[in-house]
Amino acid sequence: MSDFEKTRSPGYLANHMARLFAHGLAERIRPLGLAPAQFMTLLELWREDGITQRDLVARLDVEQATMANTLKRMERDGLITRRAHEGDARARTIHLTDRARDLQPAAEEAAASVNAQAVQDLSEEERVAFVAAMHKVIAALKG
Amino acid sequence: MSDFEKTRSPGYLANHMARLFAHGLAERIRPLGLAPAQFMTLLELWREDGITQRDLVARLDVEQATMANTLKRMERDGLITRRAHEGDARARTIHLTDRARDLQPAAEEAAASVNAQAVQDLSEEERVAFVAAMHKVIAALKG
DNA sequence: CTCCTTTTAATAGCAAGCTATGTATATATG
DNA sequence: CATATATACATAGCTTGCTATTAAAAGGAG
Repeated sequence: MSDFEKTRSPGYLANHMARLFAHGLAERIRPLGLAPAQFMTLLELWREDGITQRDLVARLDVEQATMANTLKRMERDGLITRRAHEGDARARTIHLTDRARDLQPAAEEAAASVNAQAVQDLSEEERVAFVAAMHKVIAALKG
Repeated sequence: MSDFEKTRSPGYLANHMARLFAHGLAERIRPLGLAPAQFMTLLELWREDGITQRDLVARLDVEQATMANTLKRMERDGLITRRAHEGDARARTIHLTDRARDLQPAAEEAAASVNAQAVQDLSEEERVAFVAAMHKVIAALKG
């Protein structure tokens, strides 16, 4: 009938691939008590502690409501604490707990291992081109 | 501290890219009364009507529980009906409604337009390599 | 034929994404 | 200053994904 073929559709493949990445990561960081969105958020907090929800929303490109819920779960799970922001009573600064700080090496190693498995059958050039293509696609979809 | 950089992580980029694809598709098919997972399911049913939930699970590589819930919403929304399977009292066959059949051209056009926007800054070779790389990554992550 | 295992589907409960809305504080403007 | 707009965050409600569990039917081994 139509020639729309899911195995040739970048959007379909992107969805499928992202689900497999998420599954692989979830499996490896579950023993650490982490979930994928929490890990993604920790990546930013390991880089800079004491930032606000607004900062995280900007850096991770998710909706504010999504980040609010992720932070609530992270607070519940003892990964972050929040303090009043000096100079802006609306905002709160977000701070890593010792537990969250300690998880960094193991969590990053887990993520690196999923990435390694994912690109294991790509040559170095293919891998570089693949990452560059994803950047271009992300930019095009944001525009 | 660490050299884990999200903009170089295939997994991070895959997640970000998939969210942007889903957003673009959702925006375009919302006027049709469709959501992305429903569209993905319709792609298979437009190809072959009267299959079972089990068939859809195998073809779309989602968990059975995920498909069960998607089908429940599609039934609620008047996109499918279900009938007793002849010869297997556990299964039910899934059938498109007229409304779902009528949506095919517009929905596929919407998906094609998201794909076109996504790859607009890739050359033809880059586009082919990108799709091939996603297939390889999917295979590697499934293995 | 009976019992055990496998298969098909439904349901519960959670994470993570979204839109839409509300609330409180900051800031800008008349 | 007063009021209007903008910003920071929370909450409600939805979809889509997952795991784990259950129920019912089918199929296979004795």
